[in-house]
Amino acid sequence: MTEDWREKLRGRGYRLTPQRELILDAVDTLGHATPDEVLAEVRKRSSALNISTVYRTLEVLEGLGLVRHAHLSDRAPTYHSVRDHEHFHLVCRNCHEVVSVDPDVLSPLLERLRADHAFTADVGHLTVFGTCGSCS
Amino acid sequence: MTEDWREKLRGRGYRLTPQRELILDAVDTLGHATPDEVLAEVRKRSSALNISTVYRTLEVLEGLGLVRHAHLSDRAPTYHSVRDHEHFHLVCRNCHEVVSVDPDVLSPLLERLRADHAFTADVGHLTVFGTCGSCS
DNA sequence: CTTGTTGCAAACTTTTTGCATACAC
DNA sequence: GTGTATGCAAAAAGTTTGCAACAAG
Repeated sequence: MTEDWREKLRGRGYRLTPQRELILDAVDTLGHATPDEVLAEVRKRSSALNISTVYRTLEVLEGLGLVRHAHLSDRAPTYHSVRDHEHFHLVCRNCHEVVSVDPDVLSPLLERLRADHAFTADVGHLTVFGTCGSCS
Repeated sequence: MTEDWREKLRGRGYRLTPQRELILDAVDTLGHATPDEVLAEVRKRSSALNISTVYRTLEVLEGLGLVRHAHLSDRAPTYHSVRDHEHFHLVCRNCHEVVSVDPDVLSPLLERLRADHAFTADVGHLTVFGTCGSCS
């Protein structure tokens, strides 16, 4: 999917700008990042990019399915690339460690939610807060 | 546990103020409410209460285990009373319906997280986003 | 050339903080 | 009386918006 994003953008009438490429690369590089962190990462190399462009671009990229966001703290949303295979997150309340977990373990839950509540869960957005081994 | 909160506050050296009582009542009444909504609810009856007191009080009450919060939107946190038996939430991305679900369905997941990742999940804080039956 | 995109600055929303006053104990 | 809690106003943090200038197609 390396060049896939170009087609996705063009395909929906979006333009292919350097800013969009830089932001997508930054999200890839960082793994999990808030809009602020994305801005900082991009500015390490290329200087000119505005925070409002970061917000607008992340929104577009998420609409195209190129990035996703989850809430890994009580505060800012964090974006991650979709090149990482789909996963959800465990976050330790104490040490703030973040662990990415394979969605397989969710299958039984997802099926019950579908059966009992006709509800289709969005796995990629899921974050489970709690306490990790070393902190308990 | 009707009068329990008085003891919990006093027991830890906190003072028992009318504001704290009003806020706790409002959370009980509202079910799920953002700090803003708590303020509005309290002001329906008693006029004088400041938003910063709401924030500070909810923090204290959560520390005492008298209320809990979860994130039911990408924005504000919502607080709920712990008199409701423990539950987690399903939130529909489309119609924003909120469903409270019994934690039993989570047992298989919780055990796997404990076994595989030594992680103890905080059920009360959990929110699962997705699409409800009528919206899919 | 046309229209989507960006940068900039300002507005907004939500939450936090400092400090003087008020009140629970 | 003593020290915590509150109100107020200002600051901080995060996000959105309007608009003129710019640049991708």
